[in-house]
Amino acid sequence: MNQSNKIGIKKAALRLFSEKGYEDTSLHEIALAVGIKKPSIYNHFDHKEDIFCAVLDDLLLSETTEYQHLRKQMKIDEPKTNLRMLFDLYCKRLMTTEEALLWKRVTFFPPQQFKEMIEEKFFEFENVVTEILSGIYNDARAADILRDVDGDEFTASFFCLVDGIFLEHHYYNEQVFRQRMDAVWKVYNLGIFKGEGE
Amino acid sequence: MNQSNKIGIKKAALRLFSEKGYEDTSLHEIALAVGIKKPSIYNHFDHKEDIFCAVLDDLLLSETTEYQHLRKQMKIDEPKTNLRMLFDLYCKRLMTTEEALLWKRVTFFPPQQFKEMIEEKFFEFENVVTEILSGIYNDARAADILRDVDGDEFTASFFCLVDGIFLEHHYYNEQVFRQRMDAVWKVYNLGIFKGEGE
DNA sequence: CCTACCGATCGGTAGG
DNA sequence: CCTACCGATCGGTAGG
Repeated sequence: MNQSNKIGIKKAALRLFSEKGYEDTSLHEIALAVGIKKPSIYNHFDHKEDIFCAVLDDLLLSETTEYQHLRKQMKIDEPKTNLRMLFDLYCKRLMTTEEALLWKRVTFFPPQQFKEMIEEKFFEFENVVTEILSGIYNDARAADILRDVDGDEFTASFFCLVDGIFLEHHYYNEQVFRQRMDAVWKVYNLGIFKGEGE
Repeated sequence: MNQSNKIGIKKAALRLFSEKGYEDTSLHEIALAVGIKKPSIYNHFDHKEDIFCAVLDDLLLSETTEYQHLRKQMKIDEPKTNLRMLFDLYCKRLMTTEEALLWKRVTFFPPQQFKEMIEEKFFEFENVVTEILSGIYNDARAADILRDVDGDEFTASFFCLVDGIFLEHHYYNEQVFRQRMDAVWKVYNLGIFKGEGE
């Protein structure tokens, strides 16, 4: 019973689940990636489903930790900068981590047996980001730099922005994607914040 | 060789592929839904893959037809109304058609063997909508109702808007979704169009 | 940790 | 359009 193999199984499963989905990933493939035989997986997990749950638990912990860490770096008198930092962190993780890919896959098209569990985790994670956004909104409101937009509209439009960005990241090469990111961020800013002379 | 069964197979496949995905739908299930036995499917299609291609061809044809039809209803002197009509058509189809659900699924997580084909269709469909958007942009520019936003930024931000909406339609119930839709549309409008006094 | 194996299900075929 | 069947692969088990 080698604990490093247990970690290896989770690591391989994270990659394969994110690339191909849960149903389309076989235990044989996972075992192959780890360098063991399929039945040896059962030394560490009782069912394929248990691997999925373990991977998702790890994922949610690392994501929330990351965003909580960002929160501590924020300065109360710079809401515009804070919002951009949140946007950048989201985009960066989107483009570089397997975790973000798996997260979007399973929140979007959950394997049937995990639907409820995933939904719970989704709202848990959304609450973490929503709280950060609320803080930024209050700071921006106090500084009187916002247009006529309430807190819910502020939050909803941010989520829609990053959700749209996420989807588009699948389709365009990095150059086109960055152009899109800049264009979209510009319009979002024009919509949220007052202009110079206003 | 009953042609109505061929249509029935495509109809059942559209529903099942959209609900469960391509890999997770068996030919047995499709046959069951049509009321025939699995091998009889092979009277109409040589492979499971051919059913998928036929369903996707039908889908793209009906989508582009729908948007071309909208285009003809637009009035050159009402760019704001036209943009809203485009947004509404998009949202309506998203919430009511199996086609939109399947489209969402396969553009987001294409079955590996169809990846290229789906990408081609994605850009084909995007071009149809981009042309409509360009027309609206030119009309709005001529009417001098736009902020400092160029054609590419106008197009990119609209796509990001509907892509975000597209994704969020999955997470929320209809009531929350409609609230989000309104909030997001409001911020987008504030970003794109000049305010009253400007 | 392995080899050898299980029943169930998959896409697809033979033959009528 | 059907019944009967194919080899391959799935998640999982027995036994060492």
